[in-house]
Amino acid sequence: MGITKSTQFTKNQNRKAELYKALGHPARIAIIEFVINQDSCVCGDIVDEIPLSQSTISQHLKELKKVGIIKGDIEGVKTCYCIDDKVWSELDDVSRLFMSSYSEKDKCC
Amino acid sequence: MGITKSTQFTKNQNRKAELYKALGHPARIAIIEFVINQDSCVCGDIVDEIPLSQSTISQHLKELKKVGIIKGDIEGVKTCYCIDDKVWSELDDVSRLFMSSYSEKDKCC
DNA sequence: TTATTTAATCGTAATATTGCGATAGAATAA
DNA sequence: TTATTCTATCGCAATATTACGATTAAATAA
Repeated sequence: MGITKSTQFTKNQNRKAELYKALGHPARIAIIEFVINQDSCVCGDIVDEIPLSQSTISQHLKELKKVGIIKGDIEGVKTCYCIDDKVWSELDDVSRLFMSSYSEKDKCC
Repeated sequence: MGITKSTQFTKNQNRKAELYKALGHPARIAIIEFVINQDSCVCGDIVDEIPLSQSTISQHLKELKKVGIIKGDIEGVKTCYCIDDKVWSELDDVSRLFMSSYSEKDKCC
């Protein structure tokens, strides 16, 4: 198959998985780290930084944009990508909640 | 292709992506939530809870075990799955660090 | 012993992902 | 205008993922 049975799960579970899935590739982690650490967030600079082809990076950017983690700003011929505050904050909330839902004393085996 | 060029990225980036990728499926989120919220963590109970076949769930458990998030304890004919404290704590650290590496004032566009 | 229960694994099919080169389109420069 | 620059998208190939039924293997029960 290769198709995920999303209908079987809650909205919350699906969204959580979707966000984490977007982070589930080293190139996308590298892109996010670069965008955060640089003043520049121009697409071309990302392409120079990350050892993958321009088309591949464009695709990864698209995926990150799809879940909302980054947003693209067309500035003339260039596109500037940056973190979307709202979704980054959502991701922070989701992660904190998820991580804190377990504590070592819950251990059952 | 479909193959990830891991060699191009840092150990840290690859590990981060690997952990998030494991969380990037609603069934695996549901499994983790179930294991955390129930006293029971027996495989059969997970199969009863989650609307996917036994073999599919077994595969998801295998993936979670691969990155270390859960560990399985064979108890006679049953297997008890639970969170691996060390990896859960790693995930917590990784997430906190990653999330806090960006703050709204970094915005460049 | 033989049956049953439990969970892992195998085999298979369908779909998704990753990656690249080529191309297209839009904005700017010459 | 024409050329150039920049990025998105298309088309393709290779690999990965998801899902299921069937089977296997191991432990326990009858």
